[in-house]
Amino acid sequence: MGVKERKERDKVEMRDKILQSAQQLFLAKGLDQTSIRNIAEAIEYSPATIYLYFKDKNEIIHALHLDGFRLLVRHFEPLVKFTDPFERLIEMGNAYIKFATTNPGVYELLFVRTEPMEYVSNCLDEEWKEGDRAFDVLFQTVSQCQQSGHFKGLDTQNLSMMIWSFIHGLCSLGISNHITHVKEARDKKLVVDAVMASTYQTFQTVMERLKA
Amino acid sequence: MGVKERKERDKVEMRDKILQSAQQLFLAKGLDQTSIRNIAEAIEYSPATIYLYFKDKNEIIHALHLDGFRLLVRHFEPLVKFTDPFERLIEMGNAYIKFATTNPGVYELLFVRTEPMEYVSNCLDEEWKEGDRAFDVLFQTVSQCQQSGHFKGLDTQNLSMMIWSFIHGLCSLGISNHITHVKEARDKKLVVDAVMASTYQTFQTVMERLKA
DNA sequence: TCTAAAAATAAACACCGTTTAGTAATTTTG
DNA sequence: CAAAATTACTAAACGGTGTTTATTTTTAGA
Repeated sequence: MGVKERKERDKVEMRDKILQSAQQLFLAKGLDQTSIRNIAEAIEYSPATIYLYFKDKNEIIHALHLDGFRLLVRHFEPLVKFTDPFERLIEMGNAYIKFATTNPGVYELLFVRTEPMEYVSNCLDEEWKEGDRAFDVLFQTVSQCQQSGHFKGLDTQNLSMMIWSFIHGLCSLGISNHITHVKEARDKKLVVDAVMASTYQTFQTVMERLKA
Repeated sequence: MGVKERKERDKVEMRDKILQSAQQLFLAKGLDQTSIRNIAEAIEYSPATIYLYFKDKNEIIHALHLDGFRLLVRHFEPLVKFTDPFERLIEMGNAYIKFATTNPGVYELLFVRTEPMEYVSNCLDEEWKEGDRAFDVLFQTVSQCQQSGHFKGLDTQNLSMMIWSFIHGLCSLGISNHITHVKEARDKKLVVDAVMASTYQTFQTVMERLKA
C-alpha cells in the first residue's frame, strides 16, 4: 500500500504548483501583485490552503529568491571562457549589470528587499548559501587578479566588498530610478543604461590603473 | 475681515500638524507603520480628513523625503572646514556613511524606496532639486580634486557617479542586512559597521593611488 | 459501511489606501 | 437675526492585504 508515498508525492507536487504560480505572477506582475490571494486564485484553491504548504508569505518569497539566484548564476556561467582573471572580473561586472537591468524585479528581490533576508534570519541555521557562493566567485576572481600582479597591497576581502558595493550601488540606483532624476543625467538626455555604462567604463579604467 | 487669511493660516497649520505626526511616526516606527490611519489617530481626526490636505500618501512621503534631505545636508555642513578637496571627499564619504547607519529608515526613504521618486515623476516640473544639490556637492569636490592633481584623465561626472554608486551600494547593503549574511563577514564575527569601515578604508586607499 | 484522519475551505480578524455620501459647523447673504 | 450657502469633517464603504480558526468535505482503513 503505497498510499503514504503517493500522498507525499502529492504534497511536493502541490508545493511546486504553488511556487510555479507564484513565480509566474512575480515575473509577470511584480512582487506587489504576487499576493497569497492571487496565487490561490491562479491554482484554483482557497488562500488558506497555501498555509498548509508554506509557513507564511516570506517562505514563498524565499523560494523565488532561490530561483532568482539560479538565474544570476546562469549569467555568470559564460565567464569561464575568460582565462585572464582581470578580463573575467570586468566581464563579471557586465554580466551582473545585464542581469540587473534585464530582470529589475528579480534583482530587487535578491539584493534590495529585506523579506528574503528576514526569512534567512529566522532559519535556525542562519546562513545565506546563495549569497556566499556568488560572493565567492567574485572573491576568487579578485584573488586570481592579485596573483597575476593586480591590486597589490589591497586586502582581497575588502576589495571584493568594494567592487560588489560599487556594482550593486550602480544597479540599484539605476533600477530605482534615482539616476534618472539627477540633473546632470537629464541635461545630457542620457538614458539610465547609458549612465550606467559610462560609469562602469570609468570604474574599469580605475581598476586598470591599480595594476602597478 | 481677515477671515480668509485666518482660514488659510489654519489650513497650513493643519498641514504642518499632519506632517509633524507623520514624521514622528516615521522616525519612531518606520515607514510601514506610518499609515494614513495611524497619522489620523495621532492627530485625532478621521483618516478621510487627511485627504483634504494631501492628495495621497505619496505626497506625505515626499514631504518626509524633503526633511530627510535636510538632515543629510546638515551632515555635510561641517565639511567646509576641510580645505584640502581630497580630504573633504573622504570625509564626505564618512559623513554619508554615518548618516546612513544612524538613520537607516531615512536613508532608505531617500535612496532606496521608489515612492518619493514616483511623486517627483508625477510632478509637472519633473526634477529632483534635493538630489541635484547633493550630487553637485560631490561633483564640485571631485572637480576640485582633479584641479589639484588627482584623478587625471577621468571624466568628472562619471567619477562622481562611480563614487556615489560605491558609497550608496555599501550603505544600502549594510542597512538591508545583506552584508551580515555573507559568509566571510560572519566567519570573522564582524559587525556590519566594521565591514563597512574596512571596505571604505580600502576604497580610500584606491582613491589615493589615483593621484599620479 | 462506518469511523477516524487528512485536506480544503468559508468566514473572520485586523490591517491598508482611498472614495463617497452625508452630517455638523461656520460664514455669507437677504 | 434667520435662512441659505459654503466649508470642515467624518462614518461607512470598497477593494485590497496577510493570516487564523472553526467547519466542512474528502479520503483511507477497519
